[in-house]
Amino acid sequence: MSSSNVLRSKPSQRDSYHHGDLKAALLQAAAELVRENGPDHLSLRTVATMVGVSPSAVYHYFPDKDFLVKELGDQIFARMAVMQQEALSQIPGKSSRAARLRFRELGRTYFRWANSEPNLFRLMFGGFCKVEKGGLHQDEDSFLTLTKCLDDLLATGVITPAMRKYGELVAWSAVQGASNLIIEGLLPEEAFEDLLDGLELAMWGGAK
Amino acid sequence: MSSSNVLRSKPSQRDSYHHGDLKAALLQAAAELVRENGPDHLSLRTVATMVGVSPSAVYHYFPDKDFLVKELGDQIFARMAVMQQEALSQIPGKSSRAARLRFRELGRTYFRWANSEPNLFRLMFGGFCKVEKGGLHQDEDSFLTLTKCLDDLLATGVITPAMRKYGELVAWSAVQGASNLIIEGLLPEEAFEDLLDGLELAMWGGAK
DNA sequence: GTAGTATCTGAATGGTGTTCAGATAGTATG
DNA sequence: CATACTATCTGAACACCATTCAGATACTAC
Repeated sequence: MSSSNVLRSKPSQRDSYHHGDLKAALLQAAAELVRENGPDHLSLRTVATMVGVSPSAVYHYFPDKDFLVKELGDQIFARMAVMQQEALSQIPGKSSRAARLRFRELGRTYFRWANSEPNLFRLMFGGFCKVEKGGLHQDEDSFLTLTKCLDDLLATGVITPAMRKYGELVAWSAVQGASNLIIEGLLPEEAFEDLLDGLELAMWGGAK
Repeated sequence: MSSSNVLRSKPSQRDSYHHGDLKAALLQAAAELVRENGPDHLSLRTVATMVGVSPSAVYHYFPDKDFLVKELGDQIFARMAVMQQEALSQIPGKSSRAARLRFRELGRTYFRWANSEPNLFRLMFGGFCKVEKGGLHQDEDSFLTLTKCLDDLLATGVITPAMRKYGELVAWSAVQGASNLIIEGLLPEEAFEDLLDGLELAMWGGAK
């Protein structure tokens, strides 16, 4: 088990005995560590050292390592949802063309996130942060952007009502699966644009 | 970090000093452990104890924990490929109906595996066993069954040549993504049949 | 300024991957 | 058969990990 020795030597000194906002600092350090080393290889001790605090201090804010990971997961999900909304707002307009562009950009943004931060993506979908109830995490936000996009595609006559019914499921699954397979090296990176081509072809007969 | 204490107490005695087939035994024990506790939480020491051997003995067969995990991953991929081929052979016939049934059963088999062995599925696609080259693992076997199935769908006129071009990509991605999202609790289990409905609707206009 | 409380420390426990010198047992050679 | 050789496995050690807990520290309210 090769320990990376990255970031291990940054015990950021703090001025006062009390940290101020230790919880947030711990989460940020943990995010950085996961980002670099992957969701496994996350070490509470290293996190504590990075923040400049003793390992025990962590337990004043999280009963457990799993709780820290869970909360970290929530933050990452939220960050991703923001990106999705930004991507959507970038392409205004009520035309069918605008709706189609939004759909594609939504998928692209999803993959761009996965591909640029594979370790964070693994944290989200690799069984590290358990989802409480049977539904949709608080990924509702991210899910809503897709729903809205599909509504537009239906309203502008791009997809049929029948297809609309399965829109979220098919699109989310395909984009999620392709992102997963690509970052794990089972599909080449270029495959994602092809996936989007294929998905659009399947859902409404292709480009236009 | 709650250690499960499952299987911890089975130091299977061996008769001779030499084990006989230690490597295979180690892999089998590791598979069992991953199956129960998840890919993280895999412990070489526990594996060694299960087999009835000292922790150091492992290093005579694997230079590293990661190598063990990698080899384990290969085995699991192979097991899955066998299931896929069995599922395909279960439904013979050259009709369009048979081809469509095969397609659906291929997806079902994929998901059934993921859902019945989520921890093994996580091992395969969670970044634990790094894939060497840029392509398709030795999942080629499993991939070939899909290719063959899509060829049949094209030959029997179920899908268009244009759609055929994206068949593997779209189908594999969608099934992989849905499986992933379901076992992580982001989608309900029932969603998978819906996904297949949606996928078929998208790819050739539905049940028919 | 004192009491009380939230925050953080230090040390200890038991588990982990990994290394390495040496013990053990099979195999080939005389 | 005895000896040398080699593959296989052990034991002890190291550094790191999560987690616990008694106690030290510093902020807050009275």
